Amino acid sequence: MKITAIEKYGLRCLLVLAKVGPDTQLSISEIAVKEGLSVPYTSKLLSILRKAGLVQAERGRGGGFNITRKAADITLFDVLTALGGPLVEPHHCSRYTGNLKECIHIDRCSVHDVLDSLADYVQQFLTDTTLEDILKENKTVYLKKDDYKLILTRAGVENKLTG
Amino acid sequence: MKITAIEKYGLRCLLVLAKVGPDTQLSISEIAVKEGLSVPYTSKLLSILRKAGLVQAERGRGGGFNITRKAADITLFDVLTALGGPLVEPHHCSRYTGNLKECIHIDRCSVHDVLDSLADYVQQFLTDTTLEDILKENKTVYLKKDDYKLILTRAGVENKLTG
DNA sequence: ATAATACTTTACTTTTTTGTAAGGATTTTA
DNA sequence: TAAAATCCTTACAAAAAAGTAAAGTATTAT
Repeated sequence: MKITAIEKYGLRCLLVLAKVGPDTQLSISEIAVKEGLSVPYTSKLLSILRKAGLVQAERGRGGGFNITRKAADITLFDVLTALGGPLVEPHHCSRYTGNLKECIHIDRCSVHDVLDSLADYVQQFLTDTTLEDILKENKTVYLKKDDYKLILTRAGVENKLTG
Repeated sequence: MKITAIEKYGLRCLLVLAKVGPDTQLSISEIAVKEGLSVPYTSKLLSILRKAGLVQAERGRGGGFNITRKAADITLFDVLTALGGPLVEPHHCSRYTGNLKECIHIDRCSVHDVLDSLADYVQQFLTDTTLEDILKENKTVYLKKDDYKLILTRAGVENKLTG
């Protein structure tokens, strides 16, 4: 489980466009220079972002790319999903079947369950974090399990929260 | 950002050993059959787990693998780190430098900052989840941001918690 | 001792991902 | 209408990851 190169570089390219806002266009080569990437590679990354609807392109002389929404309206989840797909494949158990036709745990897969929980958990962070947060270096504060237990106890709130 | 095949299959092999406990040995071929994997591949996965100290091997007739600690004492973080390394490379910015010698954002990299935060956040889930939790299908409940904000407000607790 | 069992290591092949190259299509400007 | 600028598409090359194969080493039972 790693952040891939395409995810990181793609995010960086999009942040360049987020910084200048939806009303400003930049060309591929401008973005490439800003990020220290090759023009063809930058082109590929922007193409992925365009197909996901995060940026728009205009061709011809004077053309370029602009971000389609403002930074506060794009989450890290939107970006990473566009660039790298979901953390857990939707049909994970039918894809990773080892040597067999079907996953040997197809009936009840505790591994798949826990990975799905992890994916949900990660998604919460990603959807809570917008490009604006990244540009402004806002850090979202998450509560550690022990902290909230303590607070709930102190506050006399019963600890029966849904996940 | 994806769970890799090695991470998933490696976890499954370790769970087989976790289920029978530290005092029971199973051979590679027994594990391979249980998980529907090839013997050589299973062998490779167990070798990785052994080098990480999560399982022990005994050679020769009657040999096999056993888990070194009981399920409650091994976390998902231990397992996934052994099989796939860290989510964010420690020297991420010096590795992903595009075409340049150094990352163009080396002085102050907001992307790296947010990815580090994500890694910390993920690590919390992974260290909170043990192999026993997976075997028993315990689900750890995490509080959503909006939920705890509401509770804190109701309880009159000031919302200044450290991450 | 020797054969059988079972792990270990190294190297190789296949597949996937990353990154590049080249020609094509579109728009603007003169 | 032609040239210049710019994005678009497809195919290819290189690198990394996944998975296999084969020969080696250690242990036990006979």
